Amino acid sequence: MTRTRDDDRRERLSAATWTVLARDGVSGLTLRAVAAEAGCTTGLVLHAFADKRALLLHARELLHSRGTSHADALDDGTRGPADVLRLFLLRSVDAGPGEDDGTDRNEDARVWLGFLAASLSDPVLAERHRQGNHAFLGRCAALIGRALPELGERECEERALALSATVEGLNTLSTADPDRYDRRVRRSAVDGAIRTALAPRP
Amino acid sequence: MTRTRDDDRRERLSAATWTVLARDGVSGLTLRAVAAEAGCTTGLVLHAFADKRALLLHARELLHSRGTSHADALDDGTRGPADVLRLFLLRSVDAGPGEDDGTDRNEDARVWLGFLAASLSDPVLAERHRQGNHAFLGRCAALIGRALPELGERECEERALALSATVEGLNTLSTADPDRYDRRVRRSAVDGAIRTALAPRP
DNA sequence: ACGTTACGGTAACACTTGTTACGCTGTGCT
DNA sequence: AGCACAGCGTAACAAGTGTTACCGTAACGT
Repeated sequence: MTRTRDDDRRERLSAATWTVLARDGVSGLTLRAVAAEAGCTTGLVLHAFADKRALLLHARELLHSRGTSHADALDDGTRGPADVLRLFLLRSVDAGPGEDDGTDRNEDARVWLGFLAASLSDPVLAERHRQGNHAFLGRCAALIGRALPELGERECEERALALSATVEGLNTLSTADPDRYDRRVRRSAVDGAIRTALAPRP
Repeated sequence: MTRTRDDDRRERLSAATWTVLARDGVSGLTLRAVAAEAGCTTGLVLHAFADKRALLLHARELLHSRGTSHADALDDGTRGPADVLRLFLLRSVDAGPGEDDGTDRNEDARVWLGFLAASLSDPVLAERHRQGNHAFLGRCAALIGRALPELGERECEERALALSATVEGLNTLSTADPDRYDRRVRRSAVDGAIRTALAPRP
């Protein structure tokens, strides 16, 4: 209802931004390429967004909000914390159940890496990325705490950090070598990391 | 002896490339910026290299060869495979012993990420990155095999994949959030990953 | 001492980038 | 119907890009 046509255009442009970023990398991400991908001209793009950075930031924002909404839907009370954590992490490396279709396009990982590379020279984007990762860590730590109540908060956070490293690394590596880091490998690595993250206190 | 002045210039230019890449990101990596950093003009840069891609590839190559030479020096027979593995991985996340000086500049990680982002749109660079990671995996798998001879080759490779994910993830994350993923966190995460990688067969 | 030669800088080039100003067009209101 | 207005494309702009051709200069051999 509150969805105006302007929001619709912005979303289409954000989708085009993702596609271009995944295909051509950060150096190929130009306003003209985005416009061509969206089937319009640079005029429309800069009428919908103030400048290029606003376009990038909005696309990044949308990526984040989609991820969190999907993650929230997972934790609906029908599953235990361990299952929720597993499904959440598997989806984070694009290896969730029901994603076994032949097309192992690592587009999501490429988009992710592209935004991260753009953050290297854009403090606003970097701050946004940090916030997103903070939310990721908080979610993981909370799930670990629910699964292992005897653990202290500090220990949960530490284990969440380890999980984030595995997930981020798998995404990064699958970008460069999708054949070696295929769904089976990513799933296995995530399962292994969860096993140590949910191991009882030594 | 075989070190000509041309090689010297190329090395200086490669160092300048790293600096610029870490400071300004992949979109700020221009020939003029590299020339300014090296204290010369674009003329010299393009007299030493055929074009920009050659400069990038050489800088990438040098990064790889330095890493491997340092890793080879670690495995000189005075240490056991577990120690070598640990030192190797700690150095891979810029948290090796003797690197505790105050300046926790994550320049190396930024350079790494920059090259990876550049690989997204440069197949030659991507292939080089894949080769480097292949060597990394082989080294890890060999060390694991020497530490745990009862493990099969397949199992060693699987565990090496998990280690690579943790290392790559820590580097990537420290790029975006160096305060949260500081040396202590990286060291702790690496130690945890090694512990599960060197755990006896379940 | 003089010519040669290789090295490195200067400046121009064609092109692409983000951004802005302008003009057409179509839709809805009175 | 006539009109105002917003939406979108067109085209231009200045700045910056990789790349090339050209020129000075300083060292070196004879």
